[in-house]
Amino acid sequence: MMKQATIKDIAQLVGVSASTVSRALKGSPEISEETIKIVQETAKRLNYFPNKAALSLLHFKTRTIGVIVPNLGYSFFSTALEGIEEEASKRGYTVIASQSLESEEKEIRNVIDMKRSGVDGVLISLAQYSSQLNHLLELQSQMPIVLFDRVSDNIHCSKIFVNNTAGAFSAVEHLIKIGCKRIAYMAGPKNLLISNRRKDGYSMSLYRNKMKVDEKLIVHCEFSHTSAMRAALKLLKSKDRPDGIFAISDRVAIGAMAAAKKLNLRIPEDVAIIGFNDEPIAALVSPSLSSVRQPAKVIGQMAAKLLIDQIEADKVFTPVIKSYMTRLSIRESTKRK
Amino acid sequence: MMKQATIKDIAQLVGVSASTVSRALKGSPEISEETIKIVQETAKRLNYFPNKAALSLLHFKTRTIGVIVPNLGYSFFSTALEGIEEEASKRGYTVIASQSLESEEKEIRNVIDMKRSGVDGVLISLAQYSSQLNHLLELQSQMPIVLFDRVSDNIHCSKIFVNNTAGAFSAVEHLIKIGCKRIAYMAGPKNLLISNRRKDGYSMSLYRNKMKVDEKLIVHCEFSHTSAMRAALKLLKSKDRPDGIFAISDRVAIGAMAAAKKLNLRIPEDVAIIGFNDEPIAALVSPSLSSVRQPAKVIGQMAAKLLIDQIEADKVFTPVIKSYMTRLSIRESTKRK
DNA sequence: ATTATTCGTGCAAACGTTTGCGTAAATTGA
DNA sequence: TCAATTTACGCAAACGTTTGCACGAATAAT
Repeated sequence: MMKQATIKDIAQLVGVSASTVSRALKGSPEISEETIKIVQETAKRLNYFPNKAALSLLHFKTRTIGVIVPNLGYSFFSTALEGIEEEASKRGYTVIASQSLESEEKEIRNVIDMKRSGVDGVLISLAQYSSQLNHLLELQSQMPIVLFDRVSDNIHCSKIFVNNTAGAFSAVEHLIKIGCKRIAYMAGPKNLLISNRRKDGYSMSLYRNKMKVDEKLIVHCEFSHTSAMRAALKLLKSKDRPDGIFAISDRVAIGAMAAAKKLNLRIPEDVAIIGFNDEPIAALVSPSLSSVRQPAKVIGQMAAKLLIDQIEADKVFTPVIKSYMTRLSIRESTKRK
Repeated sequence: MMKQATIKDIAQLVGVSASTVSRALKGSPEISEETIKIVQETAKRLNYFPNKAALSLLHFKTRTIGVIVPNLGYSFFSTALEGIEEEASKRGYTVIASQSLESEEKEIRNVIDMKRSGVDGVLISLAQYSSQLNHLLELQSQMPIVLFDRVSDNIHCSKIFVNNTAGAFSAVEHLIKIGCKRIAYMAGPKNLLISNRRKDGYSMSLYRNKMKVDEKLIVHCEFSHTSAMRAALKLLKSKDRPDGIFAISDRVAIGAMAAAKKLNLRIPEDVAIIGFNDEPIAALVSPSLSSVRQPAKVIGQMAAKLLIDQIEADKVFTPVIKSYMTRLSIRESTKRK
């Protein structure tokens, strides 16, 4: 188990002091060309790189950021994490990621762990029922935070997400265009912001097409297959059943597909279905699922960029709200002849 | 932005020296009961916890472990990560995770990042084509590493995985039991150990049932939908097409399902299909996919445990190889009347 | 009353790095 | 030749924590 080389090792080898090595490594002008050359060569030979802990101690910064997401198994989040890591790495930051598994309790524990790890800031996408946001407000009093995707209006900070309203609008417009007359919205938890934004887009589209919003066609469920399927079954069994469903996520949409099949309804002829996120799974189910695509990686990159900008800003930082456009991925589940 | 309280702050408030505070916080017997009490109260009041960087500097340990997996979007890996984080957190360790995205080049960069972050050890599951393992051997000369799931015979370290041979064996036995006469194996890259172990199980089952192994029925593909579908199409178009397919992963199995549908073959009547990993997606596709289930979370926990044990061992640590049993999840894709 | 023991606490060094300041030697200018 | 300047480097402190050692005071033993 080889010990890492330190500045002192180089100093001893070259025969100068540690401070000279430190300066030479950054090519300081007050060090002679010759010394710089030999120090840098020795450093490379010893495979030297600075000890993170020592730097942290000196600068009160760890150059580490935390990420808390509901579940990395959702490809939206693992792809966003990819973007986050890319941006962080580019700027010399390390990322520590953790999953709340949609539990607020676990999210709180994650926040505590992040504090103890001494991160410089945290990127968060909220768990589905996170409503008591005290843990985040408290965290925010100690370090910058940035919310992405699953954000909240009750926290004043930078936020990155897609234009959920517009995304939902385009999905519902698409359903109407292929001939749907009664369109349902399978929403998420009632207090979840993205769920309500998408509901706005849903309503706007109906309104624009002079269709009225029927509250019975708006059902709430959790982000799980069984919860979605149960809700969809109830919806599709009602006498005035919908002939189109816009679901808050692909997994919920797939729950709806399962319900439709159970009731022997044809997709998309009897009921067309469209989801949100455009996860790989959407292309793999049968019939393949239309969906609203989010630029997950870009969202991750931008979220990380804003967080790091804020960490490195010396003056007061004004929160930035940034939203991206979505794109429809049309597949079999909404392809009518 | 509140600064974190330090031992010095407590010392000043209580009116003792920093060393006394340090000892009092751990309830050292050489400090008076009274001092201990007031110090601990003050610490709690100030929300004190020790500065990680300072401890790292002192002990040459960061209490951080790294994790490198092919893709966190595979639920096997995100679930394993869950287990890893649980065990790490229990033992006071922080986890930094990164994805190789199945690219050896990225895996190498990840390894370098890990070294720079100063982790105490690394957990790795290999990218699909990782063959040049120099980066791992070099890493191993500096810190303990543990491989899990996608392991290699060419590295001498602790390894955790499922009994791939037995898992494959049971899957093929199942196919035979439901009446399959010609069973294909859709394998992964040729040098991937888990792929070959599963091939062993496949062959063993055929042998036990007095069926001969036909090399034409063993095809190699990548872990992507298109690669799998292409391979399956070729397989299913051949005149002697198989009536059963055992695939190295669920995604590959789903590629095979797509190919079968394209050729208007019924699943499971014309061709029965079984995958590996039992990802959530297996239950969601239609027909639902039978699969070999791995205890992902337990594997993650055990891998983390072994790594941390090794990090904390003062003497030479003998590598531990541990394998877990799999369980069949039987679904529609192998349910014949 | 004197010495030995125990108890409670503080001092200082160490970990690796940076940086303001000081200083010897080399160079310049007259 | 001597003063003024420049060049090239070293010293020491600081960041937060732990820990071996020392030390004063109180207590116990003689």
